[in-house]
Amino acid sequence: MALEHAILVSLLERPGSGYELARRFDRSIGRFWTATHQQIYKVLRRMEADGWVTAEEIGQDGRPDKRCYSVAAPGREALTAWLREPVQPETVRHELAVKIRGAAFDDAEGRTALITEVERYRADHETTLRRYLTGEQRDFPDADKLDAGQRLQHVVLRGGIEYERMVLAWLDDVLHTLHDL
Amino acid sequence: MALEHAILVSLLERPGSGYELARRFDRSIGRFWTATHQQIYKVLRRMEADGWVTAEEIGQDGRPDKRCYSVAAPGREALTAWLREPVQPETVRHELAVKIRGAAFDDAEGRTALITEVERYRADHETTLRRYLTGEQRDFPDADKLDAGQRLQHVVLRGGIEYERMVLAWLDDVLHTLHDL
DNA sequence: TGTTGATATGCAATTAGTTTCATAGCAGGA
DNA sequence: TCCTGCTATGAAACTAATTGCATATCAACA
Repeated sequence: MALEHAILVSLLERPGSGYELARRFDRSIGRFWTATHQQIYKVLRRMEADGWVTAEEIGQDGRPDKRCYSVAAPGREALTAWLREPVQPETVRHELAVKIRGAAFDDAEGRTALITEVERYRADHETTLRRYLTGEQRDFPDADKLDAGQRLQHVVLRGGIEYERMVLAWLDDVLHTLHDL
Repeated sequence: MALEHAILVSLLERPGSGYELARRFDRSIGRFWTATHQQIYKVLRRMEADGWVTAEEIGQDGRPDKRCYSVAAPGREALTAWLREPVQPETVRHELAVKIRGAAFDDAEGRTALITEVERYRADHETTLRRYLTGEQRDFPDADKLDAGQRLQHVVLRGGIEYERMVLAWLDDVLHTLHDL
């Protein structure tokens, strides 16, 4: 499992509550490791029980209380140990690719519906790309003045940007192929 | 779930045994939907119980017997229904991206180990790209003479090829970044 | 004759992840 | 005052997926 480790990295970059982590997983880090808030809360409790993180109850006014988590020494050791293990190949669940191949076994109506879905999917990825580019300008304006952590975050973001560009180009290819069928 | 549907597509393209499906999932379709042989056998049994597929026991000489699966009408209907559902966003479990951001919290030794892992990872992706390109030349030599199913398989393969090229370029970026740290 | 490797199938136990539901505070607008 | 929406946390039930076994046939080779 590696959700624990994704959480450790995120909390080392900046401590935060389960809710804040869930939002980060919806944005930056979640593009490489998806997780729902239910899953995050559950794992955080386990990590707390294992002594990997510590929680601090923070009362807020104008908002409900929150539990702010920080990484403890055993968590940091667990992360270091995990970092030295061999990298597992990425696992992908790319439903659209399966549906495109499946379109061979559907009729014209189904293919029209698929084209609409691909267009919606493309619009989503265009939004994601724009969000990445905005975030890049905001967080890494001057490439020379970055510390090690920021450079590593930046290179991962560049991977996300190139991924989105590649997907958009491929979806155009898919749309042409579906139209020419 | 969609493993059922990925199996349906693969079996419609060509009927086969669990073992053969597992090999296909290791190669073409598995790049978009990973699955182990245990998982595939289990799901095939359930699909058979649900009447989605039918099995035929085939005795072979020189080899153990096998159960060859074909898609039945209810399975095909289930596939069509699924094809018309909205496409879910792809879910990714990209361990390497997490480890790269995690490297900010490790020492020089850990970063050296990560560079070695990235190089190995890069070599794996180079192998995958070469296998895709070989497969493309073998299966789609003449782009004009393809039927609808082959064109759809081809466009998905092109996606895989572009993905691998993008990953290789990004990994070079990662290696430069790690060396310059 | 024994070992390796490919083919072929599966169970059992565990872990990971999704889905559904539930609660609660407070802000701002209709 | 009621409704929506954001913040904030979580339990419970279920489904999916992984991990670790286990078995068996047959070919090729030492």
